[in-house]
Amino acid sequence: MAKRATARDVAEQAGVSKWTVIRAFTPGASITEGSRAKVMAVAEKLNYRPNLLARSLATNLTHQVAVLVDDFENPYKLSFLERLTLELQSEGLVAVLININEHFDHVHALLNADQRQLDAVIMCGTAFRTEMLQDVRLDGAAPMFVLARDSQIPGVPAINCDTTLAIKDLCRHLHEKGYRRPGFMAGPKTLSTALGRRRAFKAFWRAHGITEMPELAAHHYSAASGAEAVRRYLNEVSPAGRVDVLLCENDVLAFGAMDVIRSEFGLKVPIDIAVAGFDNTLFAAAPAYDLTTYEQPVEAMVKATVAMILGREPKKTVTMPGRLVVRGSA
Amino acid sequence: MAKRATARDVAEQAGVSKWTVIRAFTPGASITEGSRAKVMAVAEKLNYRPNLLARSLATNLTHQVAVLVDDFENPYKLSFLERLTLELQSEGLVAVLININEHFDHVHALLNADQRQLDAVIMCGTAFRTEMLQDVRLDGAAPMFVLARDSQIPGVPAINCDTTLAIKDLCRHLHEKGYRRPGFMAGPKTLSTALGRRRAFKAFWRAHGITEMPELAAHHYSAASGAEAVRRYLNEVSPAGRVDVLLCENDVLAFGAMDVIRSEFGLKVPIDIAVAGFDNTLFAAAPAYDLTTYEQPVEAMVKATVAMILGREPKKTVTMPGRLVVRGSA
DNA sequence: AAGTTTTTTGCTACCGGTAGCAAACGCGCA
DNA sequence: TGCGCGTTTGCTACCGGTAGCAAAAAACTT
Repeated sequence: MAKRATARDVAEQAGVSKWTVIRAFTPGASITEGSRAKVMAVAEKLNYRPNLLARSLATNLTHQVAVLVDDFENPYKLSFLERLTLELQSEGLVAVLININEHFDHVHALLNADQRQLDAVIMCGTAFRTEMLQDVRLDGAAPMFVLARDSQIPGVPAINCDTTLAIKDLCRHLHEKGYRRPGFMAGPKTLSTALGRRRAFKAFWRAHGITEMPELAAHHYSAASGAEAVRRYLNEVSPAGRVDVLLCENDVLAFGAMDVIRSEFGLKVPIDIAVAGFDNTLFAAAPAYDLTTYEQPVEAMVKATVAMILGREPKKTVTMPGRLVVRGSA
Repeated sequence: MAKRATARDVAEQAGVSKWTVIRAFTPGASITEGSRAKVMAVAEKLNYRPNLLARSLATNLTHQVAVLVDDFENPYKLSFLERLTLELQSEGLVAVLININEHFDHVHALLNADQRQLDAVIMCGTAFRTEMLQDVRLDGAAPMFVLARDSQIPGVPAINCDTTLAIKDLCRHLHEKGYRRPGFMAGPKTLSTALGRRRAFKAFWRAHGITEMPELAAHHYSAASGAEAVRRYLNEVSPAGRVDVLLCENDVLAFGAMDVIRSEFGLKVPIDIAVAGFDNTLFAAAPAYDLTTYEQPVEAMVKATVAMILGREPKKTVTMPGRLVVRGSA
């Protein structure tokens, strides 16, 4: 197997200097049609393509972006990844997917991205402790972005769905439908997004004269945890005293909740307990769940993030409205 | 913001040559404890970390692997991505996620991976035409691997679940349960995996004296397509003549099928029609579907792929057995 | 035809490492 | 004290491009 051709190889065969070869491949470079054609012919013959690694070293631009993900249980992540890769690729960038887990934490990932000279780091809904990231010393490192989650870190913009508006829309719908005993199922408490959604929820109902709002706590963002939280709740509370609608912090929790409500307690959704979620996962539309939920503006969020990476937009935290999706579950 | 420190900066401050600095960071290099400590102290102070880009250029090794994905509708992909990134990262490699779509095809991706000098390319269940890839001239390019799909391309190993065995296991279970009027729902015909599963299915039932096997065709691997295929079928066939069990080529099709069977035709699963899938997606376990399915040995497949990439195992096509997952739907 | 301007081409230096050879060093031993 | 030997250090050359200046060539003036 022949070694790949370099600009020098092409130059020798074409009888020009390697810089002329480079120019033939540089759009807008100063070169005559004749030279360019001559170079291109040889390049074609030798199957030459510029080495992007060498270019990156010289220009300090890799056109690679780290995308950190820590939760592969939520199918919703897949749509984020799809749109994100699509958008990045359409701009000539490429996503380096980094799995954040107990063996490979954010600091690890950040150092790695730094050593690989990636152009930017997108934390795609990952759970991190602010202090942890503030301590990492990264001189001249890639700009960071927090996608689909709040950021308290100075200088690190967050690109988000407007949680307050979203929860208000959801709750208004539930209120109009006549529900008056709302419950909230929260995921792990540590996460800032969680707190935001919870706060907005409480604020809405309190403003409507309702003060009692049971809160169910799920330990992870998984259907199993959602199921467990509801199971615990329904076993503790008498049928008369239980909530008439349960707003879950995301669809996955809602799916777990519905499963238990229906198959373990024989209750009907939405008649006995209505359920709403957040994210509009693929499965939310399936008749088996038919979940009322809220859709984040994934495309707009992704576009905004990439625009900031490319420097087309100033780097700053933005929130944007999503869309209430009313279905049968509430 | 200060520019990042290089080996030369450290060398100057430590009063040694840059090669000594490099050696301090090279495990097993010949260097005295004294020099190493001196270098490390300065490196720590300047926050120096070796530039992997420069290293890659010199060593011809990027420790980056392209992962091509073309179907973001199947939550199953997410588990593949999770395990794959996990395994790659544990070996010091990193995944470059490439979204294959109508604007960015396999050839595009391959050329891109080549120019970026990636160490390997994994086609993760992507649909490609063999001729298309054979024509790409890539001298000295990264080795390719086909994961979770067949490969007809010479020199390109496929790492697969043993389809024949899998379908046989599934069908044997269905046969033992007493089903005798089996139907098969296939995805897009062009894909080789599809053909394999279908062939195995037909072979099994024919061997058991059954020759009539309705085949429902879904145009995409999506719940909507599965739903549509079943809808068409049930509208055409009289209740007496319809299948008693439907084996779907994957879980997502099965979900769509179950949705229609239950909510549009008011039939019961598995009493009126049993349904089985393939993949054991997260949602297959949910009570709402409770789908009998077959689980591919994702971890083993991923490990085998990475082992080949690292050269620990010879590059060759392998198939490995998965696991029948019996649930309520069949 | 010579002078001037503009375009094209070639060049040096550099990006930040690696490979492998040669010189310098340290150490034991005669 | 000098020799031999292994270890440590420094060096040149290189990976394959980019940046920007200087020389050469082409085009335009007058």
